[in-house]
Amino acid sequence: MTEFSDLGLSPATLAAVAETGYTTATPIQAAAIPVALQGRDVLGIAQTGTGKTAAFTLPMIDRLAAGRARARMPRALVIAPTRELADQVASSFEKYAKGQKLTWALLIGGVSFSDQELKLDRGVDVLIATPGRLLDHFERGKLLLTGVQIMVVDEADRMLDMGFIPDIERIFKLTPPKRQTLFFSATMPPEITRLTKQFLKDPERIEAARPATTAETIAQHLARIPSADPKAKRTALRALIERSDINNGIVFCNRKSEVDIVAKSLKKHGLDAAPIHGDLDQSTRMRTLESFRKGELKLLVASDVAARGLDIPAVSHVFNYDVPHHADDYVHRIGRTGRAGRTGEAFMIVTPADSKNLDKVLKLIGKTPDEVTFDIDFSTIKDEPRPGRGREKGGRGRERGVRDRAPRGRRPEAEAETPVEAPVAAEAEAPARPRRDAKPRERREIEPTTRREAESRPVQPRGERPARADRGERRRDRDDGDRVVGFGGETPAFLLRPAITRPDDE
DNA sequence: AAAAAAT
Repeated sequence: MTEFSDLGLSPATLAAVAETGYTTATPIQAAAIPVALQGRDVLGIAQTGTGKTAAFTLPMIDRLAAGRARARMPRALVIAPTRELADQVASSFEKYAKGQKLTWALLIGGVSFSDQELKLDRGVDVLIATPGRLLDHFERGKLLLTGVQIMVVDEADRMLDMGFIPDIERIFKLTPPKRQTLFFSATMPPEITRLTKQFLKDPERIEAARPATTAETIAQHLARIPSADPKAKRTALRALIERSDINNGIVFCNRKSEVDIVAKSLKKHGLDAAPIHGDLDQSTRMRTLESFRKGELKLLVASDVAARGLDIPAVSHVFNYDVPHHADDYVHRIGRTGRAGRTGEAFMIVTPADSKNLDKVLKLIGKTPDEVTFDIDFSTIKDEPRPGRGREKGGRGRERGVRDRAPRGRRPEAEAETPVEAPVAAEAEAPARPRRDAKPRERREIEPTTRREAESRPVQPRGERPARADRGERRRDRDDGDRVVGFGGETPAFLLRPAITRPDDE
């Protein structure tokens, strides 16, 4: 057992660690922290739940303690694949850098640029970002990465899954080669190995044992039902939930639309559930996650946005409403429970249509989970075909609020036909679709003009100009002068601020 | 097949 105090961390950082109540370092922390403190590169092969966030946050804080940030030139950069993960790293940083003079900014999509820009202008020591928004800021000239001394890549294999590798390569190339790199991945597929060979210098390879294998701490169950009908599945899900002694649980669905429908259905049946997936706006995602973490929300209905990496302590149950498309996802999903030595239960609803994917899961986990039996006659449960389809053609006036079909009494639990699905679909679509009476032409003019303005400023290092900047250059031929169009006389301050002079221009 | 991430 290694104590944090044995790792060479500064007294200030140790004090912050002590305040969180931790005294013993996890194996990856014990191995990585001394190496990272020396300034060496680290290749950490570790899953979530092994304590890897602190393994890179703590030494980073100590190494940055001497020195100050300059405007738009961060000294350290952490890249994470999802917004939630980035946010999690930020809270960890906030916790451990407490009382020290380090500043940080979270650069993720889905939230306004202005706060982020303000922080960048003032100068931050550490940037914690998702790749897209980071590069967006860079292209807008709000950011120079030439001062980066430490770069952290978290969950690299997931970035690969999400198609971020070109972005990561580009970010690597924007930072100085003499930087320190801390690179983490749960697995090492060839693409990732190539990346580490290209961008890490003589890294110390640290492999953390997989957190207790699924078999040991998670009781796995299969709930086979004879029908793939959504309504039958929802009924089965409720039965599983109701028979379990749940502290808190996550319900995983394969589709975002299904997440909405299932969450709505559970709520309708009096269960404390809320949806989370990538189509929900960022503040909702964060709020939902926060209340789930605090224990205020009992059931989180989620897409695979929540399958990996999210640090949600002590989830007692995981329900797979769908068999995941990839067997790997199953392992990640149920890994949300049974963490840190606690026991957990995982259930998966399986229909005849899932046999192929189920086989892959069973093969991967190498064991046969217990089978759950139901006291339900599924043959009587069937979703009515979506009402409204045929009617809409006829008259447009009756689609909302008018139900021309009486509820049928024959079913014990009236899971109404329309209310569950139709309103959900309507809500989900509404914000995304521009209103018919809006003026799309005007909107189109505003965007490219401001962008062009931002992009045409001489801030991009040569040779690293992105495809979009190329477009910007071409448009510049048409010369709009310096006029900024689309803000009605008011030009936002950030567009008028002087461009950054690069060090090699001086 | 689906989800995630920049707008």
